[in-house]
Amino acid sequence: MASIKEIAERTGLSIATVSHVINGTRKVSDKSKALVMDAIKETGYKPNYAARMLRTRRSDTVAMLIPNVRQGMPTNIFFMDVLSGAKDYLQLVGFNLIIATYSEEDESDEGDLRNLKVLRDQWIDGFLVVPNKKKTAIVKNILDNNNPIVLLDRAVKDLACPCVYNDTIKISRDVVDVLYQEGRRRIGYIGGSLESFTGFDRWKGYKEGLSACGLKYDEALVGISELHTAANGYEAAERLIENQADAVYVSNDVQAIGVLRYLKEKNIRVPKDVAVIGFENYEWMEICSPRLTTVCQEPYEMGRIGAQMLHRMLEDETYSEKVVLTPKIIFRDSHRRE
Amino acid sequence: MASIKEIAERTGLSIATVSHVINGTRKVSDKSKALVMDAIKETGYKPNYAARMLRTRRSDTVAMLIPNVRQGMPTNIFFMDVLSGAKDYLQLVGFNLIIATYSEEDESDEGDLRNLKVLRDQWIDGFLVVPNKKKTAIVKNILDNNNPIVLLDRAVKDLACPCVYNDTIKISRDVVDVLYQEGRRRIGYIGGSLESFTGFDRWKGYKEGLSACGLKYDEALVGISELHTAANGYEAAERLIENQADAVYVSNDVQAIGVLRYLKEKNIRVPKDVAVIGFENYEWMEICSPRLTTVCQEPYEMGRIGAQMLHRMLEDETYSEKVVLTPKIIFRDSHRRE
DNA sequence: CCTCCTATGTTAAACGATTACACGTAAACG
DNA sequence: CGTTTACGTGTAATCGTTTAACATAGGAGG
Repeated sequence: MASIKEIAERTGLSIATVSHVINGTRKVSDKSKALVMDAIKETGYKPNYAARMLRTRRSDTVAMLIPNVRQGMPTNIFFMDVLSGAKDYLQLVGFNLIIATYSEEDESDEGDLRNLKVLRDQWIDGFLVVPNKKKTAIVKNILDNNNPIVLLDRAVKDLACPCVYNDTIKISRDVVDVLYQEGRRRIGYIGGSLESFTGFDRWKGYKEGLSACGLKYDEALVGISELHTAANGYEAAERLIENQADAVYVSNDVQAIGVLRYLKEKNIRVPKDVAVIGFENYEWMEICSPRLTTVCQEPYEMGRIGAQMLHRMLEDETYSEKVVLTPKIIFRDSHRRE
Repeated sequence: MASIKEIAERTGLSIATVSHVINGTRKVSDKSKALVMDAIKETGYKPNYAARMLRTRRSDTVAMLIPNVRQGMPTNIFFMDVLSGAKDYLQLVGFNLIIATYSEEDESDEGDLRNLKVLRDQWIDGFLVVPNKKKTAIVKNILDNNNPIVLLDRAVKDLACPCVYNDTIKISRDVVDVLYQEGRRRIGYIGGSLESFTGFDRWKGYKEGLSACGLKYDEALVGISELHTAANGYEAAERLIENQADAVYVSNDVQAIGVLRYLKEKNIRVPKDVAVIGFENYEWMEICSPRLTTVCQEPYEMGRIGAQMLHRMLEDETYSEKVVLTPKIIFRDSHRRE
């Protein structure tokens, strides 16, 4: 493997000049430039990443930290798209992207931090983190070492730190409003744990939406379960329907599957008898008849924008911003009164 | 940021001794060891990754290259699980994982290779690659620079190179056999492009399965489409059914959705009239009634094993192996004759 | 007492880049 | 003609490790 020294010797120039040609950091005569270029081509020289990193203290590498979700979960589509967005941007501007996860369950922050090599060795230029309600210590740890960081998907309260997230509360309010406009008055909610950032906000938006419409919050129309499973959705639907719900906002894919199965089994017509609005990771809702109206986020954009922000922070220390994305409601057939 | 020099000064020992304590590369007296440990704790010293890398020429970093699939695709669940498996293993043994993609479409290998920073800068210890039928140049490029590499999901013909992949052909044969045993004689196939490794093998296995059962291959019972969409599946199903198929092997999730919708719309009973066996990324097939019998791969295992192999190759130059995983058929209700 | 070994340390040379500082020449300016 | 100014280039220090080679001291064996 050729080194810069070898190029210098071949061309009869100094190491410094070669370096400047490579990085464009100083004016070099066209003649010398051509000389260097030729030598590089001949030798197949590539600058040594480690050496450059040692000198410049920059690795051009960014790490993305995400919670370690269960295998085969649709949530993974979401994270994969976030990852894709970040990766595409970073690849474009010549940065590397390292991926690491922390376990959602493991309560011991200490243990986790020790295991995250990427946090231990201090050589990452910046972090993209999908935080977790229980584990904000990771975020704080990164901030303490004053590493640049951008939070994805979820803002952490009390932490003034750049982030890009969905306005989940607003969109949930909108969902309720849509159902209200269609004449529904017993609007139920089915969703996951309130311990998670997203779960909590979806529920909160639902609640706020109700009061904005002048409806009152009724426990009997709300089904919260720790796990997102179709079976959970099924059971929750059963209870809500027994309590005369005429609309359901299901705040995640998997539970929606259960809800739909229940309604189909009981021959409850959608949307005539009950309106349903879901939350989607993938357009698989097209399987259902009628096609399900859903809230749609833009994970790819989120990743891309987050990476862009981080990149900008690396150039300009003072830059900081909070970007709010607004999910959209994809109007299909399951919410309209006929 | 403290350096090893500072630790040496604090403890009154030499840099070398400190280094040996840190790496356990030589016997050091317990007293000195304790001294160093204390100093490290006090100063919060972390070895400089770049410096170490420059000396040792190892980065403890592995890159995973995958094709750049469309957003929101269920294929992403598959890749995400592969990624997870690799990441979990690598995280465990103290390696970093970099992720990069190459575009499936872009024909110009040259352009792509130039864009892959991770290939350009030669500092990655090894590569995990999900290859592509059209773009084997990437794999060759890595091999030419004699970098360790493990192929995932797909073996590349004519390339003696360690890999871990699914025995797709065998499982496809088994699927046909299962349907045959249930008394089906007009077994159809619906799947994606034959240009892709996996698409081709699934189809090939189907064909081999037929002849093993003494059935003959009939174009009228085969629907191949470039894109995996539900609409495609729907159309293909229509044609197969018109040609009196009594069983369908659908070799991907998305098209299966279309197939099921078609059958439901036409009131064709599954499995009484037509048996269906699918190929699954996620157990979402539980939405369907009856629950769909599917082929199930183990992407997480694939990633984990691949990473393990690569890790071993880094320790032992001579190690090389091909690992074949066998997907399983998850027997549910859509294939049985009643 | 000499030699040799073991156990522990130290010295100093890499590794391959970046970059502050300095130098020489020639043209431009007053 | 002396002094700037501009341009192109070179010298050498530095980043923070690893590690081969060398040093030293104490004890065992003869």
